[in-house]
Amino acid sequence: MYYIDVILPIPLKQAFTYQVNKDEALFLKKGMRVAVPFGKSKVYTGIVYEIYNNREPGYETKPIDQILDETLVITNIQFKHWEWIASYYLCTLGEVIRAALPSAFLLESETIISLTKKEVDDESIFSDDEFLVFEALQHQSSLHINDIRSILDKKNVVKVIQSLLEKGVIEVQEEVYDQYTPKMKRYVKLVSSYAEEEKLKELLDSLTRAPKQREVLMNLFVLSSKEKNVGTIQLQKKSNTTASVIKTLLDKGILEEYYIQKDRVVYEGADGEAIKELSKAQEKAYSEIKTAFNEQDVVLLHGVTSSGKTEIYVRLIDEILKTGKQVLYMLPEIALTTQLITRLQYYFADKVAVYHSKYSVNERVEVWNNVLQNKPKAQIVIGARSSLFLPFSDLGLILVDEEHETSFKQYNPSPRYHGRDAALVLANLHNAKTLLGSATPSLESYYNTENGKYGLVTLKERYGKVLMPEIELVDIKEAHRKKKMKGHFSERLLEEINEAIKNKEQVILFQNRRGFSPVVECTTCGVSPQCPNCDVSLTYHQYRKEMRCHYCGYHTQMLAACFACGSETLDTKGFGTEQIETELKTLFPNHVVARMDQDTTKGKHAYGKLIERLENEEISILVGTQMLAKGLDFRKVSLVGVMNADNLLNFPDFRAHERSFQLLQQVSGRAGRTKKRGKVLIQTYNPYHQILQQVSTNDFEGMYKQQLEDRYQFKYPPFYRTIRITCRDRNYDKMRKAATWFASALQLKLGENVLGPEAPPVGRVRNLFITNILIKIPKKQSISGTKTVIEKVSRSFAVIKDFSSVKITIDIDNY
DNA sequence: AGCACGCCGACT
DNA sequence: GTCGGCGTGCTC
Repeated sequence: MYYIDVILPIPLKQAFTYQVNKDEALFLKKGMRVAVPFGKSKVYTGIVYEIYNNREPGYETKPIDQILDETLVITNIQFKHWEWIASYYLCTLGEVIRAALPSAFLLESETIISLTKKEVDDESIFSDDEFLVFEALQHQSSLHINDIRSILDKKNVVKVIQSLLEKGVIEVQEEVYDQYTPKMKRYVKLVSSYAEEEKLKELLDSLTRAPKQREVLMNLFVLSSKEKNVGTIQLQKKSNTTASVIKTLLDKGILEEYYIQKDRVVYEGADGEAIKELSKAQEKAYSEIKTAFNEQDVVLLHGVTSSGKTEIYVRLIDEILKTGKQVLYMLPEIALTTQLITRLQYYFADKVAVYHSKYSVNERVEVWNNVLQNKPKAQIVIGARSSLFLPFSDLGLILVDEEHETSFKQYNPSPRYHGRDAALVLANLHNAKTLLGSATPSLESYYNTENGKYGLVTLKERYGKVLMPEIELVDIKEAHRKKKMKGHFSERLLEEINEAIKNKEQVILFQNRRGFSPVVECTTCGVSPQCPNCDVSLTYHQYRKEMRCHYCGYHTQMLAACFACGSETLDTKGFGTEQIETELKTLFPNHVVARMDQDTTKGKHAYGKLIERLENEEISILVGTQMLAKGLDFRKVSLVGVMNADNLLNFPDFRAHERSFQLLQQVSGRAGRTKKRGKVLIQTYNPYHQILQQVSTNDFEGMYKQQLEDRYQFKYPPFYRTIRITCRDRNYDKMRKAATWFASALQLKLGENVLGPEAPPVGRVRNLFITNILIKIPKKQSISGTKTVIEKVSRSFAVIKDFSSVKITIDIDNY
């Protein structure tokens, strides 16, 4: 008997053993997919992990359902990489697989219900619901569970199905289906019997009274002289006719149709263009990178905003491609990359593939297969962090652009991995080089260049020698005192906005909060409406006249009167993007004002449309959140205004200052990207704040030194590593007890480096109470040893009955 | 993670 | 009296 160990895409540590026959055992390889029965009725897709015949498992085994692959879909390097992720981030291999494989590779099982007999002697044996199902099955041979749910209009239909089963009227089976469907394109051609000239002439003559059909045929001849295959739609358009005319020709047996499988992901632009000459500064940086790569595997490119980092990347990519190796270009958020994709396609045409979670399942499978087979059309992959799970066969270079971005870190669901860090490991497995790029590197990466782990290349000059924008801090404390503010606008800011729009230039305003106003407060009794599920105040959103919770999505109509005291004195405190937009519309009624935040970019194309409108200069003033800071390249923006820098700086996180610096620098970078020097105005209550001073003088090094000292002092990265353990439960006391138990168990081994449990700023989300335990790991302490301690404590914790409902999450490098 | 089994409150 | 809530335990 042969056995295989299978990894299932579920958060369970163990592999599961199934039996296979000899042929199957010889055919299967580690990394192939199999469909296996699991539990009472489920079928899962599992990944073969080990094949053997000498070991008898000490338990009953089931046979596998079927083999799903003919060839490997997962490479050995991928397995190694995934195992590293699982062990480093303390999660199961199953969880990594779930995150890594496109969902189309993970088959779903569905229960199918069908009738065993068409007629029943006595229909009175049925209850009403049962009869409805029975009747529905008379018309349709089989139904899914979900169909029955909608027929009966209720959620719990198991009872009905069970009862019908007992009566022997129906049977159920699990159907596994492949989610991937190749895209087929329909083509038409002339039936071969008309190939001879004579027959053809006859045919055309017979169609004199059907001019439309004749026209279609004539067009078909024209098109097929140019192309091998003529698509139905193409023909229809060219002949300016309807589908029915073509259908008639098909029905008459004059034309015949055929299908060809087509890639969904096609690039239809021109061929690649020659690569632009680099400027002197770029050229220098480029050769420095090359030199550094001789010594080191990782290089950090610190290039100020608008310094033309992309052109340098393009040169590097081009060089790698010539060696036949693959390139992975990672970005923090793919939604913001349309500009980049266009730019790369400009040079590399159809060699560029894009991969991210917003792609349809089918598109992702196609990219996966292209990468696996090292096809030319997937030599360069642009993607968000999930793209590092692709089956690269020969990776030569990984680019991690905007390296400092925190969105490279995944938090939910597990695996909680950092895209940049996992990329470094992947590059290492492929013996590839990694280039980290940023205008504002993270402290950790910069520190690594100082201690010699990474090479460092600096690019201080903007492309085209454009000057860095002039940054001015505007004291709004003073302005408030003198009552010189118009809403949230200082006189200075209004002055500059007026100036800019007078010159037909565009303005970007940055406000780090969405919604109209964060809190609603009754001015009579001071009460503000809270979310029923979370410990936060509801946020007022004007455009829908409702209050929303940003944590759980709860929303309710805006109240007319205070729910506590009944007074109609509800006021809004604080301000968000929406309110700024409203104020702008009154201040500049003759100019187009637009807003960019999560609310206005929800739809699939909403974001792109906004960008397009901005590029076409349909918008004069754009208000937005963080989103604005990332990688957008606008030519006509001369002024950037930051509405309030203080709420950034006062964020309760050890990186608040670093992040404020990064964000303000990035936002400033949007100003004046062409000849004219841009201007940035930062409104603040505290213009003497060190970070703001450093931002205004562009002093990255000063900020770095200062922050590093603070980090050392307060035992934070890069000097200490941190791990955060979170306990969540509906019951506050239980959660509290569990967290205390967990923390003290850790303290026994790790001592004073265990902090907490401490409640986070928002102590309850979706009706779950939360506390955090923070573990700090000094440089000299082994990380893997620390993790062993955590795993041990977790295991002891898991067997305590009282705590069984408490959810524990472990977040390694929670920054 | 699902999913079934098993024990206690609000309804016909 | 039942329906349905979710605590508990198991999955090769």
